[in-house]
Amino acid sequence: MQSIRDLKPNFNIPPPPSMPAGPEHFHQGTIKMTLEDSDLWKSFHEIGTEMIITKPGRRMFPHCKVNLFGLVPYAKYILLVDMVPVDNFRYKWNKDKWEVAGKAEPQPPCRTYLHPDSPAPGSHWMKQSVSFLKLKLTNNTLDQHGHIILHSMHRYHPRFHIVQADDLYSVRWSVFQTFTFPETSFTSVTAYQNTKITKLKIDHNPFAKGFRDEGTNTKRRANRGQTDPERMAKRMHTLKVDPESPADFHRSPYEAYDGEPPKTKEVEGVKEERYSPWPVADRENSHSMRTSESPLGPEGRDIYNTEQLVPGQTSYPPYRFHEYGKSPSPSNSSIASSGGSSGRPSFELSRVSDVATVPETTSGVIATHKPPATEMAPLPTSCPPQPAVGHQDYTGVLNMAMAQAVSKPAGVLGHHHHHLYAPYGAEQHIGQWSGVGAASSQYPAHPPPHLPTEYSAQATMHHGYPHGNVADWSQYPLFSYSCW
DNA sequence: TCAACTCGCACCTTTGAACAGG
DNA sequence: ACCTGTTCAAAGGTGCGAGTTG
Repeated sequence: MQSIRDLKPNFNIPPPPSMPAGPEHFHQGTIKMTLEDSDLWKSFHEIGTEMIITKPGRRMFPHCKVNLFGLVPYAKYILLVDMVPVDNFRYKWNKDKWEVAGKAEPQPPCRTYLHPDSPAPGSHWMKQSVSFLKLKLTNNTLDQHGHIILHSMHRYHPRFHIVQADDLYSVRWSVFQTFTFPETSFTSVTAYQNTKITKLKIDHNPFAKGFRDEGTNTKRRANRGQTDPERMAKRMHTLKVDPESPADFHRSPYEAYDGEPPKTKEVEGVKEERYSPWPVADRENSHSMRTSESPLGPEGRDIYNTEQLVPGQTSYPPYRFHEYGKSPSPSNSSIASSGGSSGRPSFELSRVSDVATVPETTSGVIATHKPPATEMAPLPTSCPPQPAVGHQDYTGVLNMAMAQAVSKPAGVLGHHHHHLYAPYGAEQHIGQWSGVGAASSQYPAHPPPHLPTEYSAQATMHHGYPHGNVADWSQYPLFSYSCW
């Protein structure tokens, strides 16, 4: 893990007065993040995680839950999640596996989910696991609830950003670290494609208890069989193909690990081969990457992290806040406002200027900083020709959505339910997102579309290169393809 | 024609208000 | 006037399956 001391600021912009104290301020212990429910995530990942996206917004399951270590107890941090495309392709489900169905659609407006406890002292984040239970995914590009907008039939993975900042308005001057976990990648869908995923969801999501085999909902299941025998047959076929799978599916993913030594890689590999909907070659590749994955288990399984100085520029126009027409003062760090129509506090920060036009080396605008080719991590020779990357308009929109805080620590964002949000600023148009998938512009390597990218790219970053290269990785913009 | 998507439904958990008892 | 525990209804999260859309 790269320590703060290794940080190589990309910009030499003096921090504004509001920025936390000098560099020594950041001489903290190495921040570490681990994924909770990692085994459950892996169970899904081995099959090919799917996440339903709906117009009103759908929660993730499993939901993102992390543990944080190494924060300065008294320093304040902001925790964010965004979703970045795994690759530049659209997928389709063909019988029993995912296939590439063409180029990815233009990226929807980027949304970053702000943990409702933010900002909170390090002690708060570390005292218990941090849950993103209320994060919702939507396919509605006009969504006004601040949900994270995704395209269906595309692959994404969540990124977790921990930013040391006293308030939301100093975020962009703050040091941050980004964490991702390979097992959290998923395919967004409007309806489940893989029946094994459906079954796993039903077996583990308490809200889907009514669909469990041992459930009391006999009427529904009877109807299900009558009304759609083909589906039932398909279901049965799915189970028959793999005589062991029923037991496996009824088994909690945790059970396999409970009370016994960590699963051998062989076993895991076999399991993955059995379940994975990705082509065999991919699975092998994936497995080979898996085996090189951290053997430490959840405790030591921070995949990688990056640090980056989010620069500021005094000449920059301040964030514009939209609250359904209102314009609260950006200087108000407590972000007070009345609740919006949805009752879900959310807000959008956007910049007026088109940051893409700001000179790279002096702008201090992360999103526009395209690292020199020599700083890029080398592309694996096995990489196929990359999809053409069109000009990505990085017109900045930081669009955060705060789930309604259930229990806020004292002094966190006040007690108001805020709705500082509008889907698009007056200058923001969906068209601005029309660039080709940003993954190409921010990720150093792109595996073949059928490759589980998180292993071929991220794991490579983690294992294939000396740690110094993490700094290269850190050049990629915070808040992904278009947020800043 | 068909894959992708939407919507209403039954079933379930979660949440919070109301209440009782100590 | 508190605190704790229980009850209950409302809100909201699920996948299913029929219908719709392009």
